Amino acid sequence: MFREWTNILCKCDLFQGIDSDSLNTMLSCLKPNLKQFKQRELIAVAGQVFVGIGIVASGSVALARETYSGNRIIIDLVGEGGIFGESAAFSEDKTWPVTVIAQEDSTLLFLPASKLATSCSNICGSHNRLIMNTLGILSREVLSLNSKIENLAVKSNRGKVGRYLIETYHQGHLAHFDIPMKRHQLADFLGMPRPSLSRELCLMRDEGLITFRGNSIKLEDIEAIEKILE
Amino acid sequence: MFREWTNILCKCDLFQGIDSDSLNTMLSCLKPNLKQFKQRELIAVAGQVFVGIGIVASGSVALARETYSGNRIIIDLVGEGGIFGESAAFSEDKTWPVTVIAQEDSTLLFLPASKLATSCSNICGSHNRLIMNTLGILSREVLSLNSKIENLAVKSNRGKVGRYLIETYHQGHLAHFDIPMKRHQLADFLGMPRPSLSRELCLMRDEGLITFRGNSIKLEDIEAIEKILE
DNA sequence: TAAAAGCAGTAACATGTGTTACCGTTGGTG
DNA sequence: CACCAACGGTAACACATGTTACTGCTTTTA
Repeated sequence: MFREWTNILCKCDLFQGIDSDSLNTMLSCLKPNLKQFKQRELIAVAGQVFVGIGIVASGSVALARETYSGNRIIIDLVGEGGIFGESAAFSEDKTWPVTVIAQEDSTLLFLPASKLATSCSNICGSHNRLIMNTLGILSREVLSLNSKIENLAVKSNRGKVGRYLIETYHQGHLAHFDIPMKRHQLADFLGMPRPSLSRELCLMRDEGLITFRGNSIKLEDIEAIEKILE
Repeated sequence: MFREWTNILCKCDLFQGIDSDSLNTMLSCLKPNLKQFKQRELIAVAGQVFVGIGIVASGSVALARETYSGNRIIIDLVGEGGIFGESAAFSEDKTWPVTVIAQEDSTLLFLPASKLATSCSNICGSHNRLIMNTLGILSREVLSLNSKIENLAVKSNRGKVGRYLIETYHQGHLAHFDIPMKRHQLADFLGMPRPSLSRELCLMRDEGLITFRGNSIKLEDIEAIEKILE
């Protein structure tokens, strides 16, 4: 019944270490919900009733928060094999903690939270493994959020931009890379207005720290950029 | 052996739903490490090797992060029965994600991470419950961090202060309450310089929104404060 | 009790940053 | 082709905020 998805789900952190057969058994036990979404369609809105953990079978989604003033801050991008809503599944408050938007046309699987929380009575030995996987995922998420807090704690715009550049650089070990977002998205991500981002990028370019064309950016003086972050 | 602590540990989220006897059996299995700390003593430093989940048996500790510029931002305060380091216990990177400082003279128990991650072979039936408790704790932590991110995402100082006041108000349902921190700590907590915090508090006082004396503060016009957050 | 240290309010000042508006470029569409 | 929307760079300006320094008050310590 879910055979067509098992090869994608196998790559998913949630099902790490569970073989294809066990996975199939589990799925018929967990009874996931299959749903399609168009680009930019709202998948869930923060505060609405929570249905279950979402798994991105195809496409990608963005997790965002809305500030009181209506600004939308992108928390994270989730691609194929990624999951979202795992934090709501095991807490008392059964509402979506974030707003979820389809970045492109996407296919999603929803695992009912109730099925995950209770150890099931069926022959489903991998359930324990699923729980331990979830522990790891949540732990990593906590750490990642801590790092995000470090990001937001940076006060100056130059610091924010510099930090983003250096972190991206360290991920790929390449001084020349593409920014996977539009300017206004990056601005949201860094928590600043778009013109301010542009201004800062151009200043850094004028000072010889970077060069850029469109989304393609090159770090010209990495040491100098790192010096900003001290 | 750990009898003297069971009444405190029972209140701890980690051991919720585990009776005193089972708890004692578990403790002799988990072999926690008992340590004493003086006020302001460093308990752990971000990046150092992680030993295990910490439980506050008496006293209280502060969790903090250091920015590049050396500023210390208080993430959270953990009191008696509270735990810290739970996120590091189940992730690959075995280092402290935060810096921990004793707020006052404190007694701490450390549960070795390795003992938690592996299901133990002893007669320790409550271990499963322990795992599920941890899931709940981590979930709540993720949600709380998300809320913290919402806090930091607020740009204006007035917004930060207003938000803090309203949230504290909603927790206790009292318009008159005490701030459990010194000014410079609250300033750190809200991510702004201390003089700016003072300035904002005084402005809000002059505008009739609040009155305060020392750490005792009273919300005089709650609606007006909430209007700030829109 | 006096000295020292910590704490909090205040003021003056420079500046980083949000705001707004405008313009050129690009790419899709009738 | 012409129009329109989306995107991104630029500039001017006001103002919120960081910075610094000084003050008086309280608490600690010798």
